[in-house]
Amino acid sequence: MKYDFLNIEKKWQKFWDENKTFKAEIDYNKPKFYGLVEFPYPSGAGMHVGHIKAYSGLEVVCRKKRLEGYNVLFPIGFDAYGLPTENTAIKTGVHPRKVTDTNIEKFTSQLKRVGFSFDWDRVIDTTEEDYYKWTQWIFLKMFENGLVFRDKTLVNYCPSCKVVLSNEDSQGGKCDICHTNIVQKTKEVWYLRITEYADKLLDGLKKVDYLPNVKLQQENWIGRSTGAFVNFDIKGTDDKLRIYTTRPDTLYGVTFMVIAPEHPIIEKYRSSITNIDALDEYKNDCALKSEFERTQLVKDKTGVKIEGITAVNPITEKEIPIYISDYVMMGYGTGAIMAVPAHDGRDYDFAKKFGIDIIEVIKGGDISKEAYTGDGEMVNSGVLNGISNKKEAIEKMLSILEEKGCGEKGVQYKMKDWAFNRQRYWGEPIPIVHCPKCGIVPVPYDELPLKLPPVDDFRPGTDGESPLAKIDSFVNCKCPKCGADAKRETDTMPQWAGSSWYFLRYCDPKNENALASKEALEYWMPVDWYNGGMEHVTRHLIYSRFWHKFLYDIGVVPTEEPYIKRTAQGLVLGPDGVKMSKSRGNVIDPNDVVDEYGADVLRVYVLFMGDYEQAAPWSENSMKGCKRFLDRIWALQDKLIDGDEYRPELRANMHRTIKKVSQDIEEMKFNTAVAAMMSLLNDIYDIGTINMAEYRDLLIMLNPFAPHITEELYEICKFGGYVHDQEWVRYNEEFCIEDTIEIAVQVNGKLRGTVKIASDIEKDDAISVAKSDPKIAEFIGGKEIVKEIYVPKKLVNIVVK
RNA sequence: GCCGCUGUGGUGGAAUUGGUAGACACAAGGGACUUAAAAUCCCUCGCCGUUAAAAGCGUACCGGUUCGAGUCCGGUUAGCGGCACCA
Repeated sequence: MKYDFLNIEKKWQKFWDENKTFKAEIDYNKPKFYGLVEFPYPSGAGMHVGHIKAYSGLEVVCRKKRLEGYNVLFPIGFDAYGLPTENTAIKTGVHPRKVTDTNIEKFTSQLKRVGFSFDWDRVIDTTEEDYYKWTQWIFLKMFENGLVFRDKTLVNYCPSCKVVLSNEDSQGGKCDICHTNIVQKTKEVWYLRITEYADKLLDGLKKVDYLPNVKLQQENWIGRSTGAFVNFDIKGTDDKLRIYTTRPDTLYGVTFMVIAPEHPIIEKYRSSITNIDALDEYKNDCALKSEFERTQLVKDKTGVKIEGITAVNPITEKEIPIYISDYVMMGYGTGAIMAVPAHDGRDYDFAKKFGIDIIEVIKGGDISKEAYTGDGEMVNSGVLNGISNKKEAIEKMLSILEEKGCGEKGVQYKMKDWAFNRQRYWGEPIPIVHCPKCGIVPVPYDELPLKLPPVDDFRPGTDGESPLAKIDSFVNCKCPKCGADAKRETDTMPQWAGSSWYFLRYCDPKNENALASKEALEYWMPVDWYNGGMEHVTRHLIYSRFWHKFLYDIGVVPTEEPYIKRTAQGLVLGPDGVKMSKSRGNVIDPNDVVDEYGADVLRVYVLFMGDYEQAAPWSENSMKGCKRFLDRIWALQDKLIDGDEYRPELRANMHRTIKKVSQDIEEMKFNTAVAAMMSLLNDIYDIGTINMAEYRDLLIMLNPFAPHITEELYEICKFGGYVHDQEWVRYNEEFCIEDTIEIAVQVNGKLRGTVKIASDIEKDDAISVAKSDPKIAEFIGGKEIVKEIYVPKKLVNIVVK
């Protein structure tokens, strides 16, 4: 019989759909498994083979868990708010609502064509009112708890998208959406106080099972450092210049100070500064520099000395000059530093350029050539002299500072508060009212959702205003507190808002009274296994952990961490080994593959193509190998014979394969799981026949990878029932081992032959069998045996002299 | 610059705690079937040797530990990823 994959796949997809085969049960007594994949952003381009790979991993895990008797939640949804859709809408003139609906429809049909076992009754769309109602609700809870604030500071701004971006969205100085170089602008924006959770986000990493580099990237992003705040007197005033340093032990080496161009001290002492024009000019120059220019000029330090005010080193009581330079940022620490040129590369470059003294306080380097940043004995440092333990020196200095009252221990983070508003239409409206009398007033909970008004003109305003600002009926409202005429906030939330809690909604997606019921959350949370891309580690993954931890703190969710385990799939590269992109023309469309080879081949191939976590290039030839594999599985039905237990010649092989496949799936080693089944299949072909028991179990084992063909064969062979209703195959360790095995025999560590022995043989017997092998006898003949090593079931090594 | 990861055939990649390097697959070559092609089936396939063997060499490079190293340690080199004037 021909393997008509197109009709077979259609048939089973229809069956699963109509029977809701993969619906998660609402039976809170069964053991649960919550497998989560990152829900897609429904772009116009449709699904990418990368999506297929990303979902196929947990798809296999979840199908196996179902066969093992777990109540499995494997949901899918759409993260549909955000700039790409809005930009498409602006370009094409089609309303973002329509664009979104079309794209979701497209994605849904594509996902179904691959046969993913999602629970289609729990689909969520972040742009639906009954979903974003709760996004707004969480925002208001954060507001209520002091985690939302407005501030006028320097912000990242994308001139192309015309929006303010968070730090996370402007990594590398480029806009996350359009990759345009971002600029710094002073603007009043909304912030979420994520830095409040910096320590909790760090500590939580110790308790979860994430890939090591996922943890590391988050740790680096949060960037916790410990050090000290030190106050330097501004000479002749009562004012202090406060700095942050991680090296208070080098205070004796401070020869100047540097403040950021935007530092407020300049304004305060305008009248005492004699070169204020030069400072203003420098400040303006800096403001004009793009992020790109600033990073390109790392080596070339610029700055201006402030004439008219100086600082006093609190330890040496020496008077030192103050400079302004853009190598000090207003956004980190206090916007001012103490410069120790002998032991900091940047300070060194600056001092060299401006001819400032360089005082060595740590021995070990040659400060006439470069800054020495290593450890060593303290010198020129008063009471610290002679100490060579850095920790000890820091502790000692800290106690001196505290005693003198001019400094104390401090902690800083690289992570910044989350700039949370976007001047765009296609997002969740921020539920805030600006009242002339009461100020900032939250929209009452019972008025949620605050609906996004359906408008025709959704283009951003020319002056950086949100499109919502043009809609009088939306903007004008009454103050919820005092009833006076007031105006609504017109900015919307960033793209990452809706995805920061979606995994909670899946637990109870239709709930009208809460984001999810307590019972549902108690049962399903935390997510047992979450797979997604590395690109989300310092964005979505950190944001969602933050929201979750907040919800835990206010008693809404039952667990501190949202995800127990986090893994990441590697990219699918183009056939040319380069990242797929439209402009390179190396994009593979999964639809074409499904048409030509079938969904099962596509699924098996994306898992077989290499280490799941590594990037691998697409290879159509290699995929043909997977097609051959499934063709041969199909053809086995003609080699089928009776038999209700494994035949002796295949028994060990069957048990070993079941063991390997079972373990590999848990360890995400899908490629070797498939290889093990291919290997078993080769052995079956060597034997020439397969019996009912063997075929049945092979189909169950293969089912998570290739569900359509296995369902069909299970039915054709009349095993009874459906393969998706069976129990996962079991192995018996005892049967995995053959009675006689081949082991390696080495002489002086070099392989000289192999011998067949009984697998339970004793050491002495194994060695004597090895020695009696003629080849081995030749190698050891006439030599003194120094040592004999026997590794059970592996090898014998005879050491001779 | 800092932090992290990775170097295995022509290719993608396998190799429990150190224990037969190259599983599985692709490509290539040869053969069978066929009028022919596709499909399918069989054989070869790290390098060097050889009629065939044997021996020798081989997991980026150099060195070390060990009976034994792709695996552990030190150094070098190349590539990838993250952050990037973070005080």
